[in-house]
Amino acid sequence: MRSDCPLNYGIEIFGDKWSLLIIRDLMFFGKRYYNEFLQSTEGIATNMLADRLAMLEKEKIIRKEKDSQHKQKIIYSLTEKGIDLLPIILSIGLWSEKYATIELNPNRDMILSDARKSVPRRVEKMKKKLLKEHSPTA
Amino acid sequence: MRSDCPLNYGIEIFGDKWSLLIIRDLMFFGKRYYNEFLQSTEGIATNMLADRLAMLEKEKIIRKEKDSQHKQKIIYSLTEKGIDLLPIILSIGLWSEKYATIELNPNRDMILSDARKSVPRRVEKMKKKLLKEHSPTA
DNA sequence: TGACACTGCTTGTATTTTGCAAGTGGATGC
DNA sequence: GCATCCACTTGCAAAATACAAGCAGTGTCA
Repeated sequence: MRSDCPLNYGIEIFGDKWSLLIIRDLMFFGKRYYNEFLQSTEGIATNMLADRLAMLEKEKIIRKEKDSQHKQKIIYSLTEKGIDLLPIILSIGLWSEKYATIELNPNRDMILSDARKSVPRRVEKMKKKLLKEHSPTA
Repeated sequence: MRSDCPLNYGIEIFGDKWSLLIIRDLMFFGKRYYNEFLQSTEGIATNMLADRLAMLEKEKIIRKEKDSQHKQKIIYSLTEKGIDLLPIILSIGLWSEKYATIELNPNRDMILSDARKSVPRRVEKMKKKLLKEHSPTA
């Protein structure tokens, strides 16, 4: 680690171009499988994805389980530590919505609209829902 | 741009290992000069710093002015677009405070303590203060 | 039982980004 | 008028990323 600054700590863990996008896919789009992450429009390379998933698991931001139905499949889900990235993701979204100089996807607006007014209470509600969705061996 | 997702938009602009640290130095530590940014404990290289400052100015997150007293000096300050990164920075700090596995700098706690309880109102107050500090030709 | 396809990866290599050290040109100080 | 400060720039090595191909384990169907 380069310093003991809390901001730097977060940046060193998820401050790359891919980690938060993987979290987003888990959080808002119900993605759970390796192949699903690969198909996101940003186009992550397969070795990068493998690398980030391993890192996020090591940091206990996501967890990895075998799919009991299909033995070759692996299910990824968020831990509470991962779910608590929600306020960060929403605040980045709200900033972009305010300042983006390109046209943003209007569907994503619906996700942000929940956060737009009173952030903390809405975030609490969303967190509870996510905790249910991402409970182990769901 | 890789996609029209609001989260991705933010990541593509300030989602590297240095940009938010520069913003932090402007926001909380009153740094205004090139040399001051160089001296931060994370140790940014001078070419990286020059590159990021140029990018942040191009994105209108910071502004660049000549110091009227010392003509060789250049003053950097935040625009409102830059000041509005505050909720993002605070939410990263709060997450780190909750989950960091290393010992964090306790001085930074004081910055976060403002945000800890009721985020939006505190953020509004901090934003107003920053707008004054970073008004052009201050 | 064997051929084929799907799954989550790994491996190899080209390209890009970053990091480090040294240097540059225009003030400023004495 | 010479050294020093300031905001950079340049050159090169090292690391991270992107792209393409391959591979082992499982499932599917004949």
